[in-house]
Amino acid sequence: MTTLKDLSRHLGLSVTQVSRALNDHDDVSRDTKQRVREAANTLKYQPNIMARRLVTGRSGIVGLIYPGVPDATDSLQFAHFVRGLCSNFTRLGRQFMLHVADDENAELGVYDRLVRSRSIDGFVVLLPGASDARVDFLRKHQICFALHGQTMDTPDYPFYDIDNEAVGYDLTSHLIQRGHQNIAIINGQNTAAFAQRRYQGYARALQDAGLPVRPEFQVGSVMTAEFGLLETVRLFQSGGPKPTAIIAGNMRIAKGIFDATHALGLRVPDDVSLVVHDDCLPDVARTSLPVLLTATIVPFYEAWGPVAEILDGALKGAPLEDTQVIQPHRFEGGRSVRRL
Amino acid sequence: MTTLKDLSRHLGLSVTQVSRALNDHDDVSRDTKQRVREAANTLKYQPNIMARRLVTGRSGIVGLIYPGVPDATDSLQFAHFVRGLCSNFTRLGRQFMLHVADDENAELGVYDRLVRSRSIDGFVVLLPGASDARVDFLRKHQICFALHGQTMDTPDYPFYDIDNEAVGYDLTSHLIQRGHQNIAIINGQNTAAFAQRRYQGYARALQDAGLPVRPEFQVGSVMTAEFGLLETVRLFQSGGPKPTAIIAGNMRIAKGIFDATHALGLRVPDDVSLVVHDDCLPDVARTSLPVLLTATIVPFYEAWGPVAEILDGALKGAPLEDTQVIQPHRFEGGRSVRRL
DNA sequence: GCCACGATCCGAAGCGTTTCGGACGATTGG
DNA sequence: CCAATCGTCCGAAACGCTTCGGATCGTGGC
Repeated sequence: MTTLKDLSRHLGLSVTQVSRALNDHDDVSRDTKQRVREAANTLKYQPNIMARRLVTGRSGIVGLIYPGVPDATDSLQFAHFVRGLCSNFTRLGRQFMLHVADDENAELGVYDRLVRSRSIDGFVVLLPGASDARVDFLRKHQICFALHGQTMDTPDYPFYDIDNEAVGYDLTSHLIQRGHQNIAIINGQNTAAFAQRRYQGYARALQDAGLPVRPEFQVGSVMTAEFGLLETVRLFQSGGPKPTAIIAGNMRIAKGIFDATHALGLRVPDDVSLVVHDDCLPDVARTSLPVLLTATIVPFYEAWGPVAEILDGALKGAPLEDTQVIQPHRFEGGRSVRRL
Repeated sequence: MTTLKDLSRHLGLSVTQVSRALNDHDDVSRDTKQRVREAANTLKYQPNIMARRLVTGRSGIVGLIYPGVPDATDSLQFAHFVRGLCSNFTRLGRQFMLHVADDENAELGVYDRLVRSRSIDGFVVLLPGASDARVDFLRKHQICFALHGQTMDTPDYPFYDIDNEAVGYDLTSHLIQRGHQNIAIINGQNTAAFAQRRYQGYARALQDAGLPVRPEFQVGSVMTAEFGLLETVRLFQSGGPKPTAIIAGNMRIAKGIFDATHALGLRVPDDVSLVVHDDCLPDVARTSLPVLLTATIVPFYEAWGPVAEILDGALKGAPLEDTQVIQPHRFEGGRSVRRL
């Protein structure tokens, strides 16, 4: 357990200079820095993080609060982002701490406790709603945070997101260009901001083409195969006009839609066209379906590196515009759209 | 941000007494303690954990290092124990920090890094091998830890475990009492201590009954339905004697065995008896199989509370015997064993 | 020769807590 | 009445780091 004092004695320097040398301040000569670094190596000096934290007032820890119990549906994603954030923050020299709220109602209470005990410097916030109580809370308390996604208002905070409006627009106009007019979209739940943005893009594409926007074609659903199946059946069994094409919010929903069309005696793409936004989730690959789906693609698992870097940057005082990142998506044609 | 000094000024006491009062030392009078506590409440005093950590030399953080990437097979369990440990340690006033090693080889390196930066007071170690490098490392560096399970040598460390030897013995002798002599056991991998202990119990039961212990009936396997199925087929297709009963290491293996017997045209229990040790994993419930299996039962998910308490106790200096807990198992008869 | 200036260094204070050693007065036992 | 004991209390040091303000010295311009 060598300390700065040990180092300073060993080098014949003051504690001040040793500290400044190790932290690369600019009023230390080049070769003293060198000497200090070497001595630190040979004496195996490790800074006492507790002391540093006391004096700087920051814990060096960033956190994420997971609302509720991860169940079978999302445990794989849970494992993925926990792992992703953990290793990326470690790479950046920070510690990542996961907290679990017993249920969604307790979530804000956990934020409050952690903020008050000032044991966490900044938060990663997942899956923001259109307006989000957690964002409001953190903003009010002036705590640094990085959003994976955006709320619906103009974001004045660091975030990492994809252009969900464009995703909705691209998929919809791809179908319109191939003659489709009755296009349904089965998406995430309406409270989620990402789903609302996709609806906006979907609606704008229809309006740009002079087509009507039918509310009964906008379905908000839990993003599982089960619900995708259920909603598709409902879509085709209702009395109203039938869609000739469906946009799926992710591959799980797409699989449900696919199974439903099968059960209804419909074929993709002959009877109904199907496009999807593919997050590249590990449980349902796009190649696992018998028909290759036309899709917009952004791998979900690639988000954690950028998210960690954004929060790290924000904590280091980077200007806002450097901490607001929109990841462009890829468009990939498949064999799942029929030209009408 | 009220500090001890603020409190002491406000109360006309010394900082020392205020500190001792809040920490419930015994040389503070009853009513000063009361007064201090009230003042702390009204002034919303929150101790600065960084300062406390600096002076005590402990971080208040306990950790767990997960080896490698949780995949589809174990992500649900991963989510469960992360959640379980997290909320239980929070309940005990500690912070729980998960770390992920990139692969199994990197695991010890992560321990080394965390121990050297002394950012973690104690560890939870899962799934110990018969002899375990992590245990050796932590012992050598005098770091506190709690094992979920035991190594094969006499444990001189805190642990929480079930009596795996007795589990193996009970299941085996139950079958022997019903006339079975050719009993196979499909268990976890041989390197794991729990699997070795179950084999020991299995062998002891056979020896007590004067029956031979056949090595070809002891199968170490990955604990999934796929491998359970595979190993069962192998067991029955080999030239040697066929078992009349099988012991499954957990419900996933049991399901695999069940499916395999089905495929081989065998029925449970008419053609082959089947017993299981049931961890009550959420993905395969014992009630989900068409035949209710005779089983020893210990819910896995109930472990995290005791594990957290044991590590907490050990860190507080509890005597060793109070931190070594063996959870008894339940035995429950089903309809899966035929009397020969 | 003097002053300003940049480069390099240092002492000391401070972060907020715990704890060691001792102080003070009241009570008790002989 | 003195000493020992007990119940309360306090001052000061310590934990290891960062940082503020100032010191020192050599250099160059005037």
